[in-house]
Amino acid sequence: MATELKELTKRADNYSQWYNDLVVKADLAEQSPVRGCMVIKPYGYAIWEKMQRELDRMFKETGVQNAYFPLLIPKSFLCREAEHVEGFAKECAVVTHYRLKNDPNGSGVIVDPEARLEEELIVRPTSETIIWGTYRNWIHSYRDLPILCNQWANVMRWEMRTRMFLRTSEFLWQEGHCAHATAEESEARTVQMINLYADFAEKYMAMPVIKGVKSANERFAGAVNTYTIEAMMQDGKALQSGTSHNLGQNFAKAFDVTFVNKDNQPEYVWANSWGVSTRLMGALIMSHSDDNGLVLPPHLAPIQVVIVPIYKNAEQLKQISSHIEPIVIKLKELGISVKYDDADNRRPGFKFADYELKGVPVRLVVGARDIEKGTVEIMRRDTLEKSEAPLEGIAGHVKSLLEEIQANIYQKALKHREEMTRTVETYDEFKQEIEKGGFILAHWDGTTETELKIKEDTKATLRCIPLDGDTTPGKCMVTGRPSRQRVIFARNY
RNA sequence: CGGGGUGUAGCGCAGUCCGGUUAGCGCACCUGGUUUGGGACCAGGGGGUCGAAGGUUCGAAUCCUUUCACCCCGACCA
Repeated sequence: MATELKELTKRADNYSQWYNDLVVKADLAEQSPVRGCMVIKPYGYAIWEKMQRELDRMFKETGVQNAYFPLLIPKSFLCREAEHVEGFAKECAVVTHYRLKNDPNGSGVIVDPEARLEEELIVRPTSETIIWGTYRNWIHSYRDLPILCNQWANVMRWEMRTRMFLRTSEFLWQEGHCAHATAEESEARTVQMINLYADFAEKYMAMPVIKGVKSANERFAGAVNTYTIEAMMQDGKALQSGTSHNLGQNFAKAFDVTFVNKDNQPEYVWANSWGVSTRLMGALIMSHSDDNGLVLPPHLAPIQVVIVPIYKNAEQLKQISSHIEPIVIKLKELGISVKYDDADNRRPGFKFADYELKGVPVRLVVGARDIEKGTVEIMRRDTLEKSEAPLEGIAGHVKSLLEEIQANIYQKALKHREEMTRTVETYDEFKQEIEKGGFILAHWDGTTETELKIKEDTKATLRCIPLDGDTTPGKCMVTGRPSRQRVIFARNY
């Protein structure tokens, strides 16, 4: 299958074809019969679960609690915030009826026209509206604040074109929704969460990201400010990987959520929301994979170490297993997830290729000749390098190797991003450079008009105004008007 | 919704232009044996309303009409 994959890479006239094949071949997901939806298979879901676990822990460390709000939102709720509904109206699935009946004309079942809902229900594209409709009842005094809620849920956005993990009609995500007594506190939480996402991306996904602010044009519908983390994929395209929105008092006003402050004055509540989705899976796949398949960062790999025995008969297997079992125990004691694959319905060569395709970071191979020498063959997925190590103390060696791999793939991705990031001065230069892919740092006059012109001319979008970027002012590459700092443009997913 | 393409076994495809034995190949699957340090080999076996409907014909996967589905490139978007 590895060779198949290589051929596909060469043959594929685009990266997305290669990506799709990889998702299927690595057993992560497959397309469902329903347009634009996806079945996440056990191996893919195991990776998502690891992401969930770590994110959930990180959220809770900041005082966030989990809750759950309904899937269906009354249409009137969605329409309360004008910009918000405008942003999502075009891609909503709508529930109009609550019953089916047998077709009087014969075969099959039809929607019962008698069973029309008085008010249509929207399958949530995001939950701000239903949550703020609920918070209204929860909040009366400054003593009720802050509310720091997160929910793990599915949402639905009826997208025109879909791609597994990157953009599906239904996707899994977490959405945090906080209510605060002051603008400052809400802004601080908004920034805190984008920093948390960046930490997660870098420490767990081994994916370097750029933190920044979205332009007015790219902002979340209904937000006063949107923070983003932007990652670069191996083909040089940008992927928005997480967002944190400062919603100001927009939703509080739309849903009439007020509290009495310490001065006994009524005041609208300050809000923010933040989320990451299964899109992170797509980001993970596209950040590190190679022609042999997935490359998973050890911190998220469901199987961190696989051990493959090589034997000629049952007796030999038994002998090898007796050497391997203590290693398995030691690895587990060190908190390493290990799979000892002694299945005899697959030959070793098949197992090697298969675990590479699935991105397992470290492979140990033990055969009769290793037992004799007291060694083990050790292969690291990121570089595909093989070496021999003494059986004695192998667990400790593996533990440090996992950390080394984690650091190495991060560095590799960072190096790639840096090589693919250029600075330009003129619009002509920009048009040339954008064709080569990657991030382009350029001056921009801050207007939506200019931003849209650039998109029209080059298909590049303004990814973000970087938070940690160079803040030297300059002149807009298009209009020559003053620019406060360089911003990042790229083609994106 | 525009432009292009594809529907034939679980998957990937050939056959369609130019109608003609029982629709074929690779992978996968099943049985038996030999194998096992990089995706094993040999032998045997099972599996198809050729996307759907209608038409032309002695005869249709192949020609005609209609229709449906999916994929890719745009517009939209996390």
